[in-house]
Amino acid sequence: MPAITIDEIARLAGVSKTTVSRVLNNKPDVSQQTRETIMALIEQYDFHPHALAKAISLQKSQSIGLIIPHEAQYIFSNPFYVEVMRGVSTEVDRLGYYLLICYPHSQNYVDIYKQKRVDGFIILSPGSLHKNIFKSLYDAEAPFISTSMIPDEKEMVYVDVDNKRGARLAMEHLISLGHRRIAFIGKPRLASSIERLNGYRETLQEHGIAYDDNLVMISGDASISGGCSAAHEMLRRANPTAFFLVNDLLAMGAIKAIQESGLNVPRDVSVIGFDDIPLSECIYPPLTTIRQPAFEKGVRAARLLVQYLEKKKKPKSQLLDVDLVVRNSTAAVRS
Amino acid sequence: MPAITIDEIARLAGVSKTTVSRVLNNKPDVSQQTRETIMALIEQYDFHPHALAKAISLQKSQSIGLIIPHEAQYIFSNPFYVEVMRGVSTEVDRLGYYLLICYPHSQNYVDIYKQKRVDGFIILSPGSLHKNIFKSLYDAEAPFISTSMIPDEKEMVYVDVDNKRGARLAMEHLISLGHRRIAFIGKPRLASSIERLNGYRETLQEHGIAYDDNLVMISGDASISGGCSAAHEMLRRANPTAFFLVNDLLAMGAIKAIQESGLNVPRDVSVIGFDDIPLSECIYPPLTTIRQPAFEKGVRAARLLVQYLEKKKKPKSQLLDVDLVVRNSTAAVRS
DNA sequence: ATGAAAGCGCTAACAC
DNA sequence: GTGTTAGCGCTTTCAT
Repeated sequence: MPAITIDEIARLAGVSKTTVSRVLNNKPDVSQQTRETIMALIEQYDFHPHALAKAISLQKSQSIGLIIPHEAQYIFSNPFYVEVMRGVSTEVDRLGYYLLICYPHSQNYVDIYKQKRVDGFIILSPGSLHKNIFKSLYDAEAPFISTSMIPDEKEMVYVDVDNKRGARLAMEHLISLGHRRIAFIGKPRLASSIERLNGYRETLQEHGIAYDDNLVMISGDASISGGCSAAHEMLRRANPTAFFLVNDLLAMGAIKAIQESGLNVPRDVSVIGFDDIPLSECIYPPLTTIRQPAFEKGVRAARLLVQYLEKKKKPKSQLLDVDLVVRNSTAAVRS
Repeated sequence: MPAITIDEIARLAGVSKTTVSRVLNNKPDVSQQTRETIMALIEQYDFHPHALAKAISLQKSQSIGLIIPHEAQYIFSNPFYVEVMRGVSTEVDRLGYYLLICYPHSQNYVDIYKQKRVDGFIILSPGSLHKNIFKSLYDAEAPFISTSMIPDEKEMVYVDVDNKRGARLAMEHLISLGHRRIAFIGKPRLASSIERLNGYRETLQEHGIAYDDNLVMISGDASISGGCSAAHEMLRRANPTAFFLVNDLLAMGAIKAIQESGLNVPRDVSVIGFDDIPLSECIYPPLTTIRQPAFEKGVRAARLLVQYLEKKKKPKSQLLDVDLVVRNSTAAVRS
């Protein structure tokens, strides 16, 4: 049987659909009597208003698109991003919206917006190489929030952490342990990585330690195995006493490489990561890292977007805190 | 400016919207001439048909709901489930559908269906304790595919692996290495876990090894730390020479517990997991496990659902392969 | 307090 | 080949 509609309910109640609509949306101007009759009917016939018909009438889909600008593989295999996604989806749900996953291929996200399938977007930690995405979003006048800050994108609303500060926290920690030959392994073209490199350089400089190009590497593959091979190469070419890696997965790879080289972490070489994914305290040795609130990042992004949509004006970007989490992968430099 | 509509395009082209609709949907019965004019106009005005209006007219939302019946935390923190989700979302996208994340709280998934927001569902690895979900889905006549088989749910279409066979593979491996005191650590009320326990028992029996209740445990917390504490307790109470755990996360926890007890894996105790998440080959020692095709599971589920929706008849359930992946966490029993 | 009617943007059966 | 018209299910303005 075709689902029952508002017209049917109206007919059964002997009223117009206007009145039913009023009841449906808890509007005033309906007698208690009528309201009850209608509610009973709604209950009885298990009537559910057609969401799309409602959306088309209200000109609001009540849906939000989550744009995954990177390779899905890359995003889904890093627990940090997955946790941000969880935050986004949980909060979007809580706020009474629906979340649509959007990949940049196939159906273009802008088309999805122009088709009115979503009211706005959250874009998951894009980098500078995604400027074309921002541009098309602006051109379409689509509201969106980014979960990473992008330099020179002054218009963009984002939720992020102070990456430079996080890096400084990491570096201060290592330097206070006596390390001076500190390797940095980053990711290509991501503002977060670049900011962390800046923090790395500044902290070195403040402590009078010369910056050495050989100690800096960019790994295209930001996974455990990427970290492992990068660290192997670094070990060979620059003999650092400590590693600072821009995420925990890379750090886990580095630990592996160091161990494979017959060295001990942290006795021979210290390792510090970034993110503090749950895994990091489970590995051996438990990883010292910079914690950033992944779930909260997603939650905030969702809230900001909904605020954007409902107040119809751009909210302010937000910066969340980072913390140093000391575990056992870092120790005083070997004398 | 409000987005341009089909009426506008029709007016500009001096034709009826029927004709424009024909062009939009690549239907016949339009002269080449007219078609080109209209297409030019569509291009020029960057016209995108309103997806919801279309959906309402076609009585098809072109969207699929992904139901996450468990705690989101539990699902998102296990790379296996995340990979299934990636498979689902990738294939759904490829097939020209949209994926909506549905949590069982707040807005009920059945309501989402009745509101016509989705055409059907994929339910992510539910267990027997989710029978009420299936029931409500059946009652609503909502098409859905499960990514796990549930005993006694004969009507249900699912994509799964042969869990019992996987368990037998694991057990044959351990037994062939000489182990006889093999601990089993499972999860509560999940068919997959129960089937694996059945495989465990049967294999023991076939090899004339007595089943010992003390060697079997169910861990409510199916994470690394859950595996760790369960294994600690198991070590204390039953002194097994090998562990079979129903997922890799638990197995990683077990390895940790064993190491914390001053024992060596695999020299003193062997450990085998299930799933083969990417992490498993990165830990120390690399984990021997039963591989199941997570991504493919998601892809198949998506395909099956779309087939279900488009042919309007229930497709057949599918069983995917499992394989034993031997790494370094298992070895011959110590004599 | 209630309803008639227009409007949201599209598709499709049927007529010409 | 093209248009007319009804229909999809809801909200809302404006009367009463």
